[in-house]
Amino acid sequence: MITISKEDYLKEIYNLSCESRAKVSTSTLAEKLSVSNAAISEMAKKLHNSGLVTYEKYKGVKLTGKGKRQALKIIRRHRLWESFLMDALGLSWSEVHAEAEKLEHQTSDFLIDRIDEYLNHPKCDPHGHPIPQRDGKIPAVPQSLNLTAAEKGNCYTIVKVVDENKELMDYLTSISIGLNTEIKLIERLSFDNSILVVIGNSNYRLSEQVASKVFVTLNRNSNE
Amino acid sequence: MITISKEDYLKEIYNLSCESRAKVSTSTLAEKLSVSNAAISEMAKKLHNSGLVTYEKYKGVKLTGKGKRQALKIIRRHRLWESFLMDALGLSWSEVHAEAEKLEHQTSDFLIDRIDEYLNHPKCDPHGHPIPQRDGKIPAVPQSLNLTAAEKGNCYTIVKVVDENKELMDYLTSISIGLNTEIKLIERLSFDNSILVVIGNSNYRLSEQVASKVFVTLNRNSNE
DNA sequence: ATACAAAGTTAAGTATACTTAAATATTTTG
DNA sequence: CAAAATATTTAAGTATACTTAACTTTGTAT
Repeated sequence: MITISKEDYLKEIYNLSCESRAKVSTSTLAEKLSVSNAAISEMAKKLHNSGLVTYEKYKGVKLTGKGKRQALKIIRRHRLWESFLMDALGLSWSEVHAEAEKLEHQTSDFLIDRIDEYLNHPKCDPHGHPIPQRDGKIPAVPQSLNLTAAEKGNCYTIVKVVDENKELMDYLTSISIGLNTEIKLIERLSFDNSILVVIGNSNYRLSEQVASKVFVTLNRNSNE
Repeated sequence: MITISKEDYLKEIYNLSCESRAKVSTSTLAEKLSVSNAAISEMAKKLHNSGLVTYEKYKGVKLTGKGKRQALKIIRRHRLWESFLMDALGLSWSEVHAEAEKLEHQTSDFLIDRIDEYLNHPKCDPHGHPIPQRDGKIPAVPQSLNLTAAEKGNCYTIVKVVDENKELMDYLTSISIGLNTEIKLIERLSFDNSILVVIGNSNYRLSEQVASKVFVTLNRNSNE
C-alpha cells in the first residue's frame, strides 16, 4: 500500500533525479525530507521491495518506471491543486504550495481530473512548472535561462520560479515579480553577482541567491 | 497532537451523541468506525488525557467543551468541502461525501475560510445538514419531519437526507429526489410501511428504510 | 597502500494505531 | 440474588515510520 510518507519519498526522489540525472544518494534525500539517514535506508528497502525504486546498499536509489509514473501522479496532483487554489479561490502564489502539499495526498483520480477539466488542462502551474498529464506525459515548456545568466541591457519575461519558499514568494510579489512579468537587466556587480533590474517603473537590486531561483526568456527587440 | 484518527473519533462521537444525547458506548463507536473494541478503549484514554472527552472505564465517552469545538471544526470542514465540490466542480451529491471525508483532514483554517467566503457562508451542505460557523455556532434549520411520519394527501418539500451512502444518493437522484424537491404522499401500506409518492409527474414506491432517511417540511395549501 | 573521514547501514528503542485472545466488569434474567 | 450473557478492558503482538548510537563500507589523500 502506498502511504503519505511513501508518496513524499517518491516525489522527492523524482525532483532530485531531475537535477542530478543519476542515482539519488540517501543522505541528500534525508536532508530534503528532514529525516535521519536511517529512516531513508529503511524506506529504500521497502520501496525497492514494492518495485518503485532500485536500491543497492551504499549505492543510492533510482525510480523504476512504475515509481516514476507514481511520482508524476503526485506531482500532477500538487501542481493542479496549486493552480486551482489560485484560480478558483484566489489564493496567492505564496500561499498555494503549503496547502497543495497536504491536499495532494488525499485526492482521487476522479477528483483531480475534474480539477484539470475546470482549469481547462493547464500546461503550467503558478510557478511555471509543467503539469504532468493524465497519461504521465510532461508538456514541453519553452527553453528558459536563469536570471543569473541574463545579460546587461536585455529585456526578459519571467517564466519560472524554482523555489516555493513562502518568504521568497512574498518578497517577489512585493517587488511586482510574477509569472510573465517583464524585467530588464541594468547592471551586475561582479563583487557579489547581485543585479540591478527594472520592473515596471522601478529599479530593484536582486541578490544572486534570489536571481538564481528565477528563470526567464529573452524578449524580441530587447536591444532597441 | 491531533491526528487523522483522532479527528475521525471526535467526529463520530459527536454524531452519535447528537442521536443519543448522552454518553457514547465504546462498542457503538467501534461499530461505526469499523475498528475493534480494544482500539476504542485505548483511544478513549488518549482523548481523555488530552482533555477532549471524559472517559470512565465501562462508562463510555462524552465530548468535553474542547472536544466538541474540535468536532465541530471537522464537521465544518467536511460540509464546506461537500458544498464546494458541488458548487465549484459540479460533483454530484453522491460523489462529494467520499472526497470530503479525505480532504477534511488536510485543510487549514485559512483555506476553509476562503472556501466559506467563496460559497457566501452557506447555512447547509448538499444533504441539508447545517454547517457549523467559524465560531462553532450551528445555524438554525427549519424543523423537519421524517418521511415515515408524513400524512396521506399532503405535499412536502425535501430538506434533508441523513445518510451519505453513495448507492442511496444515486437511487434518490434516479427518481428525481434532491434537496427542495416537492413530494406528495399518496398512500402508505401498513404491511411494510412503504409509501407511494408523486415526484414531478411520476409515482414511486419508497421502502420504509429509504423513507426513514429523508426529512421534509409540510407545504402550505397542500390540502387543497 | 593504508589510514581516515564521510557516507551509509544496522540495531535498538519510541509513538501511533491497529489486531486477537484472555480476563474482568456490568447487566440481564430466571 | 446469583448465574449467565453481554460489554468492556487488558495483555500481547503487528505494521509504519520515525529516532539515536554504534558499526561498516566507500572513497580519498598522503
